Amino acid sequence: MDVSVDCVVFGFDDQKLKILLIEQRQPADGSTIKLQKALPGDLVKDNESLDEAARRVLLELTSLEGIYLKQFQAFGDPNRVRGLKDQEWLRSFRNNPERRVMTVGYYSLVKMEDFNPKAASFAGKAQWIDVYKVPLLAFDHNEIIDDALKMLRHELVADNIGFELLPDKFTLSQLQRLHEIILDKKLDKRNFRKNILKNERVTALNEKQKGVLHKPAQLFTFNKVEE
Amino acid sequence: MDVSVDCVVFGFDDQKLKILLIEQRQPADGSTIKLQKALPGDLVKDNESLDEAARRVLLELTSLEGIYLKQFQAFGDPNRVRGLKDQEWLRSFRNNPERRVMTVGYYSLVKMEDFNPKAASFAGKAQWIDVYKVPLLAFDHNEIIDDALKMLRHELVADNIGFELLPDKFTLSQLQRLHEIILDKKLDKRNFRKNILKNERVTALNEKQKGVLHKPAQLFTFNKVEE
DNA sequence: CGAACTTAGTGTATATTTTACACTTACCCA
DNA sequence: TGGGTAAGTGTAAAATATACACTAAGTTCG
Repeated sequence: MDVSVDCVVFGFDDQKLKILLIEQRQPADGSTIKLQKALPGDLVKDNESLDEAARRVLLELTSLEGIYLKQFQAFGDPNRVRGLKDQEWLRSFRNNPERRVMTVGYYSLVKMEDFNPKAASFAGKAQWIDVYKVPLLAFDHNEIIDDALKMLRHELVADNIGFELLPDKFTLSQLQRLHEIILDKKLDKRNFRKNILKNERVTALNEKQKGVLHKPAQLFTFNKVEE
Repeated sequence: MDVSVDCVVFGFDDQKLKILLIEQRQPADGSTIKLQKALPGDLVKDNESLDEAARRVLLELTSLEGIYLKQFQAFGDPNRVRGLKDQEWLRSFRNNPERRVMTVGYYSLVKMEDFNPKAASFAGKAQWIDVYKVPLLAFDHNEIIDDALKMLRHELVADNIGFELLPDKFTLSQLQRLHEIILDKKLDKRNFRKNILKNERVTALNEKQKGVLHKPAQLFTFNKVEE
């Protein structure tokens, strides 16, 4: 059996929650090739751990290091994938067309402002897609995304993880909009702020939003703890 | 890479939280064999899913079907296991002594009263070990157990999963003792009962505990919902 | 320069949930 | 029948969560 990792990379552009998808060649009926969107992922190399493989995929994709990454589930249905992926698959397809692949799902949160598609090795091939409008993907990738989204929702409220999707300096309204979009429900402004501000890792900056056509908002930042 | 599943099987004997361990042959320095305790597990067969593999391991081990089983984490450090397990490993050891194995961790909750070691194919080889006194195990199995226990603690409070470890008919004191032992802290009796009884799947039976040398307790049962 | 527009920012009262706490009851046994 | 043992029960206080509406600070345009 081969083992891959697949990354559900979430991003937020102030309006929509998006994920990064790539174009991928896939054997449609065993011999022809069709183009289809898929999650970024790759086979785990012989000398790397699962986490390392996921970091590598992410680095190649986004040129970003140190971003939030978390394993959330292994997918091992025997029929989920036959054959391999990307550059790999064509080559090994000849040798072993029925090679089974299981995958370990990771989800990742990136600040979209940091993401520079030109710097990435997948440049042009990767695109942000609204997570609520994902088309039919290769393999079981739709299922993987659904599970990743469930996990994200859970961690968002349990661990206040939303900062990872915002710029270093953000307003509370941005954060609230992010929560509302991910959780798909309206939140009360005052109660939301009370909740966020009782987290002592959130600190107000001596700085205000600029260039908006209304009262500028206080900027906040999130202090990561060293471990 | 080979893929295995490992099962952390929890049981509760009214006093201690235990897990099932088996004796396993393992290559110590690449050629000699030493006996060591390990988690029950096996390689995933070519035509089965991860869940199916875990159920199979569990069935062979305990002769029990339909018990609580949940995937919790994949472990894929490249050095975690070299060589295979059980019957498999000796055979494949000759062919491929450096074969890497990743594993998918499952945890399982069994009612100890249902567990009949004589019926199990692992009879005699498996034993219940106090989860707080697990010796040094093969591979990374201690780490897997630690993670399983964390997950169990989380699900115990989040999903009221404790019933799976008790007989069909149980007293609230039994359940409370179970919670106290798993969470490793004392709980208030009245508050605990209020909490449990507001779960409408818990119903009181017309029956009392027998053969105890004190006031006999009301028996309760837990109604599984059909899906 | 002020009127209109837009989002930021703020406090309080009520309901709900969580916590802390101690005595009586029912059965067994000697 | 008296002593031992765990079962069973209610209430007050504290903490947390919810509902709710107006003023403030900028921008733009006439």
